[in-house]
Amino acid sequence: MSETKAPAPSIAIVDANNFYVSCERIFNPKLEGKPVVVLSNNDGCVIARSQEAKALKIDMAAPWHSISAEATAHGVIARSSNYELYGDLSARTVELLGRYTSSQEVYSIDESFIRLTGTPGEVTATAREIRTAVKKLIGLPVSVGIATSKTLAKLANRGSKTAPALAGVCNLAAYSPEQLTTILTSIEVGQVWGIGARTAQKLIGMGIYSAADLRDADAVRVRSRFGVVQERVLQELRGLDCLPLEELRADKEQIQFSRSFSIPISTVHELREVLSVYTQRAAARLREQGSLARLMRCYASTSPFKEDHVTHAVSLAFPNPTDDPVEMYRAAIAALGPQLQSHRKYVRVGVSLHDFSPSDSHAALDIFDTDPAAFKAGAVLDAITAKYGADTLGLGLGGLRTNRAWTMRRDMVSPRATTHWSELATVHAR
DNA sequence: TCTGGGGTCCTAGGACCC
DNA sequence: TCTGGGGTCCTAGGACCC
Repeated sequence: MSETKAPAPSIAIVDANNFYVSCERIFNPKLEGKPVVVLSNNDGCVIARSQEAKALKIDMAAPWHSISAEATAHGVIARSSNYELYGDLSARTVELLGRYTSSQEVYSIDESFIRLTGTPGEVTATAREIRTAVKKLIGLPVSVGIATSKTLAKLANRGSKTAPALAGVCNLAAYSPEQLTTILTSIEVGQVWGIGARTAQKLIGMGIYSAADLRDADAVRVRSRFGVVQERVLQELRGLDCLPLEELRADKEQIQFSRSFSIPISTVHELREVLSVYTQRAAARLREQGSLARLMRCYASTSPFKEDHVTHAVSLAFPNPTDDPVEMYRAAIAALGPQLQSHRKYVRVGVSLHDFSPSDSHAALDIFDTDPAAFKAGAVLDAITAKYGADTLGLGLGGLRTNRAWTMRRDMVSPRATTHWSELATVHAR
């Protein structure tokens, strides 16, 4: 038996500061130092804010239509969301982080968990190196939180942003148990990763106010009241690593396509158009990952901000797992169409696919196809759109027409500077 | 008057996250 | 006038089986 104790491996979370805003700033330096917000689809509400915008007390998810006048008066600059740009910069960052670790979980578009080994000092030094490299090679500012569990790493990450002295890297291993307790006492329980507003209220009712209170609470009691998820949060706050890194979450287990409309719809004809487009988009994603779906859910809802809010939802199973957009569309309109009430204004429709199996495992079942003459519409669509672009071909009502009343509004969208030759940034010499 | 019990599968919905 | 979108995990409860 060796007497030397290997240092416990550290879990680091690397996340980009104000990610969408930072992406916008890379190709538009005039946004630097100014209050900037990025808006959701339809330019509906605020989904990212620069530090300057946060300082102006602009809330997350604030509806843009109700704050735009005052915000612009304060010099706030709004951008429509440009997911193609963000996705590309995210992929580059993921690749770069991968060079520093053997174990990486891509948690969201702007966050990765990575495992780092070494003494606390070495790990902190690596984190600083990462921070410099991402800024220099990609242009994004990132912060790093380090601890022995994901939940504590997330808290450290918050700290790395709020304490300027830390310069973007916070390693909880640098603190004594007493200091750690002081830190956790200063964090409201609702700020802990995995504790949402509902649970936070109930915990407060039990006298658990801070992250430290939750850490020191009775685990059995927490589990019986809230379930296994919250008990794991508690154990993670004690430093126990209960949530392993998921390096390859290979395929989605659910694919959904849903949008809100800038102008509501009321007729079955309009619903046909929407479902035609949505089923084609959802089916394309399904084929992209090589899956077949056995279950589909569809819904149409009126505005949740109005009286008489209703949602019509249907759930349907396919006789054989499928990736065929035609079959999906027919099933969707047959089930959802009759639910529609002509006096209502529907502002949102969604299609989701579930219960997947690999598409190659069903080849032998082709003899059960109800229509032996059916051609593979999905595969043909994929081939053509891959070659000529997504807007070149569509089926039926989801075809080439543009300017539908319900298409998305994106009035302030930036160029797709890293993925389209025609939208490259121009550098002016002077 | 009294009307089993345990297991599995499935789905809807809650809660949470970014 | 105008309030996002895409996920995951867990649990309760119904259907069904023996």
